[in-house]
Amino acid sequence: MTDDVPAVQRRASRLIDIAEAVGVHVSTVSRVLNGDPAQSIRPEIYERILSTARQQGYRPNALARALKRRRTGAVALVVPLVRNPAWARLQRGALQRARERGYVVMIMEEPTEDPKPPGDYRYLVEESRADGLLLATALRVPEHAGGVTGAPHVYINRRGPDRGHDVVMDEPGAVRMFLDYAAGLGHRSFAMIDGPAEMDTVHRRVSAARRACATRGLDLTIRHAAGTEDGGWEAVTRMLRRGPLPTVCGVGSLNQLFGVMAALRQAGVAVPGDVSLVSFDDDECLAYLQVPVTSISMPLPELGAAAVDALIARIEGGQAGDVMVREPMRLIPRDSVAPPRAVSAHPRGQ
Amino acid sequence: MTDDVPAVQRRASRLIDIAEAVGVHVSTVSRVLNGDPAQSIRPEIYERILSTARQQGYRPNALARALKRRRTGAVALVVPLVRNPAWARLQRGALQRARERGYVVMIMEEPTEDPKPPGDYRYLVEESRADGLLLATALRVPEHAGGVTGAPHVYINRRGPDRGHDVVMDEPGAVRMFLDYAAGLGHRSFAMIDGPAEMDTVHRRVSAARRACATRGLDLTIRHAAGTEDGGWEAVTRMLRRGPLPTVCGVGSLNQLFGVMAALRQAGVAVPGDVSLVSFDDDECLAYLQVPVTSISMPLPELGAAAVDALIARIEGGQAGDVMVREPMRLIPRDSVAPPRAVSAHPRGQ
DNA sequence: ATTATTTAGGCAAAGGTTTGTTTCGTCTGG
DNA sequence: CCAGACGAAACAAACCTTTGCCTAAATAAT
Repeated sequence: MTDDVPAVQRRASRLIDIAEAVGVHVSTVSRVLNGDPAQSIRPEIYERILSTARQQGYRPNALARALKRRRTGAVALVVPLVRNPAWARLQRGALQRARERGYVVMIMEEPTEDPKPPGDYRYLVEESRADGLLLATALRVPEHAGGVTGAPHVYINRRGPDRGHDVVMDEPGAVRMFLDYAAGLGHRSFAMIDGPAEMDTVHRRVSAARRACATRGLDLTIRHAAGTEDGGWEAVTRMLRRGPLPTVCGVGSLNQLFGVMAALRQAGVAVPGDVSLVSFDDDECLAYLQVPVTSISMPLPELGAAAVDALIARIEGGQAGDVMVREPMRLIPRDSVAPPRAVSAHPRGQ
Repeated sequence: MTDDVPAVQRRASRLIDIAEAVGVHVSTVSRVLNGDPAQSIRPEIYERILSTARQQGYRPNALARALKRRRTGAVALVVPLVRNPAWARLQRGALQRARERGYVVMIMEEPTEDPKPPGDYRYLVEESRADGLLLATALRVPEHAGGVTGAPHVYINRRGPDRGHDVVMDEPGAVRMFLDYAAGLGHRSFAMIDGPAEMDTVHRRVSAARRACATRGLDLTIRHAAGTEDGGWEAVTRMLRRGPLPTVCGVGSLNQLFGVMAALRQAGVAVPGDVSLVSFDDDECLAYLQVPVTSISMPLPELGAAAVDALIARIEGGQAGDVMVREPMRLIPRDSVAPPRAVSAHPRGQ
């Protein structure tokens, strides 16, 4: 019909431009464009407004709208500085859900050195840049830190200092899945190599492992180390010095896993012959390693999406509570787990 | 002195609240708080304004300010949906520089299926959500697509359809670095395994390789494949079917590298004995693989930072042009490269 | 003493929307 | 013929800052 885009657009089209072109008041245009159901309007005017808006390439000014509505339609995602591909999956889930729900997201990386208390990011809300905070920070010693006050927020897979703001995955369940799987193959002596104890995810996994091993009467060694290749390397080096290795080892992150495998290889420890390995991060590359590594795949995109939903619930309704992502996690068997050497495992199909 | 934060803050403090408390006009408060040099003011009032602002916990409303100033102080970063850790480094550089320059960044993931033309993201600018666009999209067939019109933007490590908007790294230089290194060891027959030809980065690497090999009289085989583990696997599988392998192979991404190594391993091809390998992505994990992989480390954080600088230059000054990041790249020798079998290489220290 | 200049700050418009309230006709029922 | 109801749209305030211009008093220059 008419040209979609004016050849040279001097200036962005505003409501008032449409109003003048059609000959109605600006408020009428606003209501029509927003589909205000309380407004009744002559079909002819209605059409003219719509078509004029289209023709002028009208875009609502998000600033003005946000100013008036007291809602920006943006949330801020605060992430630690990591290169773990798992984060990409979480981020993806969050971004996609945010888009579905009509929010844009602002990203903020927390400096590794001198991590800020999560409350320091609420300036984004205070300055009206965002309606709420998605906190996926590394978050040490949260207990005494005090929560984020005055800004809607949720913690992602971390228990924050204030209850009712957490969106978590079932890490204990993942640990039990690992334990049950290996125990079913005959393992009795376990290790967990994981990140620093101050990280909440780590803490949850480790204490779940302790509890579960105690219940089942299994041996458990825990090693905390930096969440890097080097950390993994160092953790097994320390274990080797302390005596015989457990027969199966869970590793907290992909980065650590590389270090763990390298250290075992160098020490001449066979995987899975001498020790079986399970990674708590899943990644496609695991299937392509020299010995493909069994892993537990967690519902990370769903975690991101759930966090966004929870935050929006807080922003819009104010209601909320802790939520645990219920999407199933899966243990993906590859080649890094075998029955322990000394024991002939229960025969098993497959 | 006075309490930093009022016990219960009914409502965010505004300029007018400060003005009333001090007994001056709101415009005066604005000028003082913004340090307007044209404003002269009694020291006493000046102090009272500052201290009242602090006491009320005043935060400027970014929306109102942006509306008036016609500048949001935000930029949008559009990234493809990838899990390559290299992206994290780029993103980090960009976010950090943006923060230094007083901008916040909005993140947007481009759907993998049905990638949008980059122009489709300019709504962010049109709606005044951002001042400009950092385009790191996958960007296929850019030539005829037409540029982003009407919104300040730069392409990150991609040549966009409109000239003068590109911030790139020296991929050809990286390729030559690889070629020179291997040729220096006596290699004459090269392969490049890289992503889809429609990706601009890939295109630049591949054509640089072609040119350089032609000049130096070296053999070159090129294999395009998906930028995934599976793609890498498939690429070497295809090469194996076609006859004898080149003696050295450059691999475009970390993900592909895993597939490449797995396929070689399965085929019984020794690395670096039968074929040497160089990765164009550097990552810490490479040092921990069974045979640590030589890589070329690119200045990714600097790329991100440069892109932000270039975009801000456009936003603020309007001036700009293509920029190539000049920070040095480094070849990091590990164990995956050796002289070709048939040739006794020039003896070399280390 | 008068004019010019500076100092210290007020006034008001503008930026683009949203939304509660009004207004002005016209139609319906009585 | 009139009260009330409804349809269609206008009015205007509010959201919070910024900034060009103006004023009034005080000081300086003549």
